[in-house]
Amino acid sequence: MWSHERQAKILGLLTARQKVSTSQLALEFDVSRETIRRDLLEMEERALLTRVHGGAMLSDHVIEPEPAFEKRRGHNAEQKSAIGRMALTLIPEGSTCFIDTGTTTIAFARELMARGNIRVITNSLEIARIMAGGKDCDVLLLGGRPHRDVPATYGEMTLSQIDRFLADFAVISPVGLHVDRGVTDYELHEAEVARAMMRRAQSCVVLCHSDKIGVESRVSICRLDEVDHLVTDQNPKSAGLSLSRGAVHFAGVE
Amino acid sequence: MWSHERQAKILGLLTARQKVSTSQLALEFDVSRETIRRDLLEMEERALLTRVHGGAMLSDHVIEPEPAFEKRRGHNAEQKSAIGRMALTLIPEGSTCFIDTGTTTIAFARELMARGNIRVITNSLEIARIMAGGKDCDVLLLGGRPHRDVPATYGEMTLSQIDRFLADFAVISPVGLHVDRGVTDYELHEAEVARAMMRRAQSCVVLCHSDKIGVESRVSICRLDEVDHLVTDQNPKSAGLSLSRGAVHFAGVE
DNA sequence: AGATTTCAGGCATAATCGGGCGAAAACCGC
DNA sequence: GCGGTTTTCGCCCGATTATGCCTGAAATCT
Repeated sequence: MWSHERQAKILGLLTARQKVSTSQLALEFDVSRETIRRDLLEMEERALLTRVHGGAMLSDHVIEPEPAFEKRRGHNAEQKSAIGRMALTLIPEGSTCFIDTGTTTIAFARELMARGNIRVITNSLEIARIMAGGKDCDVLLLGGRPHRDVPATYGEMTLSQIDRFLADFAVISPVGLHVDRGVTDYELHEAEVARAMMRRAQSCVVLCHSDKIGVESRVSICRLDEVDHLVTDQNPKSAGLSLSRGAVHFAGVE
Repeated sequence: MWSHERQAKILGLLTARQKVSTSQLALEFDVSRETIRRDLLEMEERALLTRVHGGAMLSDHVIEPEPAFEKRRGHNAEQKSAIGRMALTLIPEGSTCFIDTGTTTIAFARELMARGNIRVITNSLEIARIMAGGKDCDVLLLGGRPHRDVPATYGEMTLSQIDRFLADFAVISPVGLHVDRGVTDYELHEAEVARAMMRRAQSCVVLCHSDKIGVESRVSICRLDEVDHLVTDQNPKSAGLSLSRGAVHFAGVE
């Protein structure tokens, strides 16, 4: 791995994650922190990023906080990124994914975009927007009724379009995950999209922050044993959770 | 093995692997590193690759994506709003509109949303997002491939979905409007969506800032006489423009 | 304020580069 | 063929680069 190559990847990760930390990058690339700092220094000189204490951020990033959805986005951002990174190892390059709407799946999409070479079918406007620029990313945004609060499409048009595709994975991030109640969402529309994606995919990957484990929401998506992979951050509460059929992956977060 | 031959093979390996290392190549071709370096030097002079410490990589196009869309948005915001308000008078409440992508149509969508009671079918993520919250607004976002720079969907999926609907109006905002060359857009994808919308609508409304009058762009959408209503801001240049079949409306701007 | 993390610069090390030199091969005119 | 010239290539060695480690200074956290 050469410095130019590393710098290009750092740039990719930066656009994906908005910010990068020196020590995190040092771990990921298996080089010393000094090397990373030197890279960041060079890239700052080329005005590609802005160095800050502890790492770097996009130079021209304007943050305009918006309603509920935007608020949730910043919440547990670190863990969500870690979950996204962990999920990345489950999805081989070149495969086809349905991706559901959600702040966790957005973090996942950012990682996916940074890696490139993937086919994505999603109902999330945000994911479509993010991944549109990705290298070798074939993105399809599903049509339908845009939701009032969440940037995503729902409704029968969305569902019927999902049925026109087949994918390797359905990546969904529900509101709740409960041993008895299974996987749940807050709204019928959301749950229906998630269910349709699962139906048309070989394998079901659930991304889920540990907050949501043990939570039951209003509308059922599926039973727990219909989930093939669960990716979450380490959490004591989750110890009691197990999938009869699938595997649980923990994304360790400091 | 001659140097040309070797260089050709190096080029092949480079496109295959993205990067090549001096020592690796020296091993593969069973020559010294110096020889390889001389080859790489030559090839760099011919701009076939970029040498880096340890080897070479594909010529790097580190490009800074220009914020074209965001920049355009703020441009002539006042006039665009006025055009949007003017257009509002043409569209009765309760009617169904196709709305094309563009900064001018976004301004129009804002007005439409404020009034409410409208059915909208659009390929613009931005318009879908804006109008989703509107009172009595039935919005449908068309699926398809998200564009790299512009928040909108294009492609055959978008086109085939347009054909599933019929509307009263197609509201489009082209890049250029020229007496002889007619209505033009910059990209084929954009033009095709606009054309499809026109085909499935009773009436065609063109929103167009006076800047664009007299401009011809690359891809033709339609002839001028296929336009039913043109809404623009008052401008001396536009005096010469007339529609054989439709009406021209001026949105006076202070 | 004290503890911890991060930064910046100096130094060490290993890999790589660049240029000079000479040998071998290829080329060329006769 | 043959001698001279040109090209190609390998080896050597000082210079450069990339990276890691260390230490005191600065910033951040608690």
